[in-house]
Amino acid sequence: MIKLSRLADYSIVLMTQLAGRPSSLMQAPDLALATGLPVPTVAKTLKQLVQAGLVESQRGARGGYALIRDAANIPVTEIIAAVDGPIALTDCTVEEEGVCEIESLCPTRTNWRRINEAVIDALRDVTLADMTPQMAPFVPHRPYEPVVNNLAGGE
Amino acid sequence: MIKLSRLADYSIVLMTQLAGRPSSLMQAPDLALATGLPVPTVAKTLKQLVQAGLVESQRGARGGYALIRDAANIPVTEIIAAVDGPIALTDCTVEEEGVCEIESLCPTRTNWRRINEAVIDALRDVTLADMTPQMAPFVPHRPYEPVVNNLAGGE
DNA sequence: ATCAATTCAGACTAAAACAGTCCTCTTTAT
DNA sequence: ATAAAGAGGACTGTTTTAGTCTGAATTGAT
Repeated sequence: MIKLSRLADYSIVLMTQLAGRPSSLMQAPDLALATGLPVPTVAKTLKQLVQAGLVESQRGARGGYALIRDAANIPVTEIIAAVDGPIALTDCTVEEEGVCEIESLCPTRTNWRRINEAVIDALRDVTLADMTPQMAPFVPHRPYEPVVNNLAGGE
Repeated sequence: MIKLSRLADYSIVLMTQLAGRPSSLMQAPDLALATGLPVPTVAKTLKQLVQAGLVESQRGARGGYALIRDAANIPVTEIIAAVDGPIALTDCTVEEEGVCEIESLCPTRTNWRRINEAVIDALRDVTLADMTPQMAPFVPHRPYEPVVNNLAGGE
């Protein structure tokens, strides 16, 4: 399936939300409300985005999160890499030589590199701004407290 | 990490072996020997490739496996799909509408489709023949019986 | 200065996906 | 008839991933 991890998917959604309100700080509960994701998961994801340097955080009372760069300057690859690690279809595209045990039997290493590059190129052309069309009209700023978990929880 | 499953990786290696000897049948133990993979794993992988219509099998004594099509006509996407299922970065690129719970909050569905297409295109241009440079000089045809498991087993 | 609100950091648990193995049945050449 | 090979499926153990929780640090407001 080669799929993105769910957290990586969430991170795109969260970044999209932040991109929609470039000037203001958004708090974790707000983002959870806006996206329908559970609060702890939102917090966890934001944490990784902060560490990756994509999002800045303001601690303390009335804190929150905001994008550091403009959405048009954030390739989705960077968001994915922040949560899932480097984009690599196989280990041999990322590791140093010598770690692959069947290296001598595997004539395809350089080809994998090539394929990997192609995938990364395909993704690099898409920025967060591309993923953020016309944003949702508004985001409720903690209008009521309950966490709306059932939006994302079902199967 | 967005990585390929290990089985998908194996399947490429095995197909590469088969591509190197287009005229003859290769048996599972031979392929295991040639690749350094355990025999049961090889058998399991081949099974899937047969079901996908990429490999033909000859049952009974002196049976074995061979490619059906020419290596140049087999895109790696097809091999991967045979083992890992369809290539899709997110569920929304593969499922029908309505299954995504946050669909109404997710303005990125069409963009995911676009990204997905780009990735598939990047992969589709690479065929098995591209992954099979000059093949290994020979494959021992069951010269001695022990399974050389330690080639692939290490860490 | 104190308090409340908020992020930060990391540990922990539960669930799902995956890899790998084994057993039995069917098919085919000798 | 027998032996050799693949087919099919069940099963187990491991790894990865998702998600939750607790406590500490930071900051604005009073």
